[in-house]
Amino acid sequence: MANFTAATDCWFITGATASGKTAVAVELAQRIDAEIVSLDSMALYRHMDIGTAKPRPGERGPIAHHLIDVIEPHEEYSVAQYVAAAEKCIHEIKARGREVLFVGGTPLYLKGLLRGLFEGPPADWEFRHRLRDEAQQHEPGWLHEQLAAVDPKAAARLHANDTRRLIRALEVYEKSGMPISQLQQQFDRGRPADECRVFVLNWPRQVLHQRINRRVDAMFAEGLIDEVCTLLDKPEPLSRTARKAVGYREVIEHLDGRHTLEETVELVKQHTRQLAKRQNTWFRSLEECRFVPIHGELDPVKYAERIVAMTQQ
RNA sequence: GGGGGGUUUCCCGAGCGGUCAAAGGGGUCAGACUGUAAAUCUGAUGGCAAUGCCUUCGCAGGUUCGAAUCCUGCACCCCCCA
Repeated sequence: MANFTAATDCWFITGATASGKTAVAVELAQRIDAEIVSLDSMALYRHMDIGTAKPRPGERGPIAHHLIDVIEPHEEYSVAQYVAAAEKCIHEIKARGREVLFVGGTPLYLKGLLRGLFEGPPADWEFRHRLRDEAQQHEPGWLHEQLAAVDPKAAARLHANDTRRLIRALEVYEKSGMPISQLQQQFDRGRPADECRVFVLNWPRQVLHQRINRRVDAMFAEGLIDEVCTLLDKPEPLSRTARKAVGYREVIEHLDGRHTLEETVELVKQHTRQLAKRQNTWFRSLEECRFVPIHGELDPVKYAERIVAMTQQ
C-alpha cells in the first residue's frame, strides 16, 4: 500500500544539478499559481550563494521562495528537519489557497517528502563518535557484527564497510530499543508516477556535462573563491555539510595549497558530474518520477507548458 | 661528447623470469542510500561465441620450457658531468 504524506498532491521539479530547474519552475509556478519551496540541502545555507547556484532574487520572478537562506554555514541540518520545515510550508501555502511547487535536486529530501520518514531518535553525535572510535579499536567487521546481534535484518541490508549507516542503525536501537529495520518499512513503497506530479528534467548526458562545465567556469568568474574566503573568515567553523559541498571543498583545498587553480576548476567540474550521476541514479529508482526529456536549448516557457499538459492527460 | 634514470593497461603508478590481463589510486560505468545526503558506501572496468581463447607492459630482434620482468639494437623523455 502506498503511503500518503503532506506532499502527496504537491508539484515537484527536480533533475540533476545544472539542469535548468529554476527557470522552468518560475514559469510553471505562474501557470499553476504556486509558491516555490526549495528542495535543496545546500540552498538552506545563508552566505553560500555562488557555489550552490542559489536562485538570485532576479531569477525568482514574482514567485515567493521558501527554505532558502534559513541556516548559518556553521549549523548542521538533517532530512528530518527539512521534511518538518517543508510540511510547515505546505500547510501555510495551502492556507493561502496556492499550489506548492518543490524545486531542487536533493533526492533524499524528495524521497522523505514523498514517502515520509520513520519516527526515530535524533542524531546523538557523542554516541556516534564514541561508537566510531570503539570500532577502530576492533577488527573491520566489528560494527556489522554488533548490528547483526540486535537487528539481523538491518545488518543484512548494510555492507560491512557502511560505517555511517551501521552506526545510525545501532544508534536507533540504543535510543529507542527498536530495530531500525522494523521502524523504516514505509520507505520502500512508492506511488505510480501518473498519480504524482514529480517531473525530472532530463538532458542527454553530454549536453548536461557541457552545461555543468559552463556553470562551474561562471562560478569562478563570479567570485567563488572570495565567497569561500569570506566563509572561512567567520568565527564559527563551517559545518561538516557545508565544508564538503562540491565547489567549496575543492576551493578550500586550493586555498590550502593542495591544487593549482586550474586543477581546482577541473576537479569541481568532475565532482559536479559525479554528483549529477548519483542524482540520476536516485531518480531512476523512484517510481514517482516522470522524466521530461529536454532537447536543444532550454526554453522554460515551452517546458513549463509541457509539464502542465502532462498532468492533464 | 661521456655517465645515470626512465618509457606499464583511459590517467597516475607498482611489478623486476612462472602463481600477471598485471597491486594501489584516479577516472568511467552501474548500484545502494530514511535525522551528515553536493555526504557516504558497494560492484565492474583489455577483447571475445568466455570454467576457455585472443591481444596488451615504447619499437624490432634474441636468450629461455616460459619474459612486463634478462640480453642486443633503435626511438623518445629526464638528470648529472663536459
